[in-house]
Amino acid sequence: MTLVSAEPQRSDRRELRRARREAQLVDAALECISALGLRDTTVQDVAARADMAVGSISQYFESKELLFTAVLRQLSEEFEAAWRRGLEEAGGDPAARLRRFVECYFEPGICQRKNVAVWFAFWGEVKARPKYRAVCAGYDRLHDEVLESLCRELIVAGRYDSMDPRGMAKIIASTCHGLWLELLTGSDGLKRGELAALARACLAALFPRHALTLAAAGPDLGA
Amino acid sequence: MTLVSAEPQRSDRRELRRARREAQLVDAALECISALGLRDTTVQDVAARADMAVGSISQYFESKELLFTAVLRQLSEEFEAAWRRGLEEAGGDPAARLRRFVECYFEPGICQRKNVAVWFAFWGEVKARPKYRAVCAGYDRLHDEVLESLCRELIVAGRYDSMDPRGMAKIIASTCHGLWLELLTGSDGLKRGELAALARACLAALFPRHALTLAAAGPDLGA
Amino acid sequence: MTLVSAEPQRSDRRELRRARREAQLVDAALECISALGLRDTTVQDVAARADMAVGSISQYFESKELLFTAVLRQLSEEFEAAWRRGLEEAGGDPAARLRRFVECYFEPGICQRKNVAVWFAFWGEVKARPKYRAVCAGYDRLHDEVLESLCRELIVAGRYDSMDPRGMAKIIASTCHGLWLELLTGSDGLKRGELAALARACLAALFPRHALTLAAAGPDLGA
Amino acid sequence: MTLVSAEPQRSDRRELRRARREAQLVDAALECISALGLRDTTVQDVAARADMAVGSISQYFESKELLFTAVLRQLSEEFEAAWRRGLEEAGGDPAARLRRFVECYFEPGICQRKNVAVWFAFWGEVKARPKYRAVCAGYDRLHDEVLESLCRELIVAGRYDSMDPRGMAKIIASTCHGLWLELLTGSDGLKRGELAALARACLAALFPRHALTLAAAGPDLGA
DNA sequence: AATGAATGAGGGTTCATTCAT
DNA sequence: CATGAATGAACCCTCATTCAT
Repeated sequence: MTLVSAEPQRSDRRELRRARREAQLVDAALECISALGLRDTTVQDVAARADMAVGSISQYFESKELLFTAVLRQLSEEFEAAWRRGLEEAGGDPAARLRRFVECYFEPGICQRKNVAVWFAFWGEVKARPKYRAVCAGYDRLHDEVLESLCRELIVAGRYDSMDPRGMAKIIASTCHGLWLELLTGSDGLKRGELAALARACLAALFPRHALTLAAAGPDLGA
Repeated sequence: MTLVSAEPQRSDRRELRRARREAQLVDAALECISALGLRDTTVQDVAARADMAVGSISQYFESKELLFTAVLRQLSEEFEAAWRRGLEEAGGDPAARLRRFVECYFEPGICQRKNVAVWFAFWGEVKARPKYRAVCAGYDRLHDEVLESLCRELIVAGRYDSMDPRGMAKIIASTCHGLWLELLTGSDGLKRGELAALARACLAALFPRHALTLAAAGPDLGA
Repeated sequence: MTLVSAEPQRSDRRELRRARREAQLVDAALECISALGLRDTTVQDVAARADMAVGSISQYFESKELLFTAVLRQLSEEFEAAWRRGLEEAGGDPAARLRRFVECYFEPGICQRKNVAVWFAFWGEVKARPKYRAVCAGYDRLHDEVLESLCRELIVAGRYDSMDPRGMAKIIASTCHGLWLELLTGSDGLKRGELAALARACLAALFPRHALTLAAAGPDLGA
Repeated sequence: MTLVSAEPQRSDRRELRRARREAQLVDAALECISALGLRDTTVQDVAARADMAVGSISQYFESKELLFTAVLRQLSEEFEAAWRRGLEEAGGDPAARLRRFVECYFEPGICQRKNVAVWFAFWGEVKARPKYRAVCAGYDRLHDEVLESLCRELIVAGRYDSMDPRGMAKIIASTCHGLWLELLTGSDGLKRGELAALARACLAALFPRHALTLAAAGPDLGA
C-alpha cells in the first residue's frame, strides 16, 4: 500500500462519514418537523434527535433554513425515486403503469403520517417562502409531465378522444394530495391501503374502459 | 326614548365595537398568516396590519395561539356558510345540489390564494398542534356527512348500485382540497374557474349518468 | 332647609364618599401586597379587590407608587394610634407603661400576618426606594423618642444607673421587629400571645428589678 | 502526565469555569437586588453587572426566579458557614460560645447593608412566595436548634432553673434580626460594632450571671 | 365622578448563530 | 472536525397609565 493510494482512501472515508452525518441531520429534522411542526422545530431539537452537537449543524448546512430545504429535497427525491421504480416495474400496459404511478403515493415508504405531515408543513409555508417552491419546482414539473403523458397514453389507448390529458393529470394528482390530507385531519383513521383503493376508484371512474385494470389492487399494497 | 331603553343601547354599542375590533384582528391575522406564514407572523405584525396596539390583542384573545384558532374558526365558518347557502339555492335536483356543493370550494369568497394559503398553513401544523384539529373537527364532520348524503342521493337516483357514498365523498373532498393546493404550488397558474371545471369533470366521471348536469358550469362561476 | 346650608352638606357627602373610596383602595392594596407581594401586586389586582375600576385609582392617587406609600402611611398611623392609646390607658407606672407600649406590637389589630407581611415588604424595598424611608421617618422618630423616654423613666425609677436609654430602646424595638418576623418565617407557628410573652420576657431581663410588672400579661392580650 | 489524567482535567476546567460564571451571576444578582430591590432588578441589570449576556443567565438558571433563590441560598450558606466557623473558634466555654454565635450576625462578611437589604427583600416576599421560605427552612431549623442548645448549655451552667431555652433562642435571634433592620431604616447610622454591642448587652441581660463574658467585645469586632 | 378599553414600553425567555476549546 | 457555551435580537405578554365615553 503506497501513500499515493492511501490518501484518496482516507478522504473517501471522510466523505462517507460526512454523508452519513448529513443524512442523520436531515432525518432528525424530518422527524422533528413532523412531530413539532416547522414552527417549533429548533436546531437544538434537531441536534438532540440526531445525537450531535448544535454547532455541527452549521458544518453541514449554512443555516437552519437550508437544512429544512434539504429535508424537502429529500422528500421530493424519495418520492421521485419511488415512482420511477414503480414505472420500471409496471411493464408496458398503459393502464397498469398509471395505476402503479398513483399507487406510489400510498407506498409504505412514502405515505407515512410523518412524511405527509412534513409535506403539508412545507406547503403551509410555500406562499410565504418561495424558496420552498423553488426546491419542488423541478420535481413537480417532471412528475406532472410524466403523469400527463401517462394519461395521454391511456387516452389514446382507450380512444377517450375528447379528454384532456393535462386536466386528467391535475385531477389525479390533486386527488392523491387530498387523500394524503386525510392522514392528517381525517377522523375516520383511513389507512394507506384504503386511501390507495379510493385513488384507484377515482382512476377507474376517470377511465371507465380500463376500470378493471385500474381498480385492481397491487399485490403488496394491501399490507 | 326612555332610560330603560337607553341602557341596553350603550352596552350594545360596546358590544358592537368589541365585535368590530375583534373581527379586525382576525382579518389582520389572516392576511399576515397568508403573507408571512404561520411561523413568521408576529403579534406586532398583526397589530400593525389591524392598526391597533399590540396590547389590544390580549384584550380580545388570551394568546396569539387563540387568535390563530379564531382565524381557523372563521375560515371554517365562512366555508360552511358558503355551502349551506349554495345548497339552499341549488334546488332539489340531487346532481345540481352536488355540483353546487363542490362549486362552493371555488367560489370567489372562498377560493382565494390568501385563504387557501391559510388553510394549508394550519394543515401543516395540524399534527403538531391537535388544537387546530379540534377547531375543525365539528365543521369537518358536518361537511363530510352532508357530502356523503349528497352522494347517496345521487347514487340512489342514478342506481349506481355498487357504489359506496362514503368513499365517493372522500374522493370528492380530497380532489377539491388537492385542487386548492394547485393555487399555492401550481406553476400553471390555474384560476378558480379552471379548478372548478376540473372538479366538475371529476364529478362527471364519478357519476357518468349525471355527467351533463354535473359538468355544466354554474352561471356565475366563470367570473 | 336653605340652599346655603344644603351646599356644604352636599360637598360633605362628596367628601365622605371620597374618603370612603380612598380607604377602600388603601385596604385593597394592603391585602394585595400581603397576599401577592409588593412585586406582583398590579393596579388591576387592587382595583378588582376594591371592586372599583382601574381608572378610578388615578382619581385618588397619582400613581401606583403613591398608593403604596399611602398603605405604608396608614400602617404607620395605625401603629402610632395603637401605642398612643396604649400609653393613655396604661396609667402612671413607668414599668406598666413600657410593658404596655411593647404589647402594642402584638395587639390583634396590629400584629396580623397580613400587616406584618406588608411591613416587611416595604422594609425589603427600603434601601432601593428612599421614598418609603421618608414616609416612615417621622413616625419612627417619634416612636423611638417615646420608647427611649419610657426606658429613661424606668432607669431613673429603678436606679439602673449605668444604663443607656437609647441603647435599651433600640434593643427593645429590634426584638419586637424580629419577633414579627417569626410570624412570617417561623416554623413553630407562634401566636401573637406567645410573641408578646417573649417580648415581655426580654423586657423583664433588661429591667430585672421591674420583672414582676414587666412580665405580667395584660388582661386582654392572652386572647 | 498521561491521557488518563488529561481527560478529567478538561472537564474539570469546564466545571470550574461553569462554577465561576454561576457565582458571578449570583453575586451580580445580589448586588442588583440590594441596590434596586427585588422588584426592580431585571435580568438585564444582572447580566450587565455580571458582564455577561442576558441569554447566559438561562444557561445557568432555569429562570430569573431560580437565580434569586440561588442568591438566597448563598446568603444562607454564608451565614451558616460563619457561625460554624465562629463556634469552632470559640472554644468550650458556653457563654463565650453563645457570645460568639451572636457576634457572627455582625461580622464584616455578613452584616453589610448590601446583604441585609437582600435578606429583607426576601423576607418581604416570603408570604407571597413560599419558595423562598422553603429555601431557608433547612438553614433556619439548624440555626434555631444550635442557638437553642447554646442557650440550654448556658442555662444549665448558670443554673437559671426556670428558663426556657427555646424562648431565649427566639428572643436572641429576633433581636439580631431586628438589629439588622436598623442598618436599613435606622436614622442613627449605627455601625456593625454598635449593633453587636447592643446584641451583647441583650445577651448579658438575659444571662446576668454570665454578663461579664457575654458583654465583652471580641478582639476583632470593634473594627 | 366613574369606567374600562386602548396603549406601548418594558419585562422574561427563547433560540439561530458564532467561536474558543 | 466536533463540541456546546456564549451571545443578543426578537419574540410574546404584562400592566401602569391615559382618555373617550
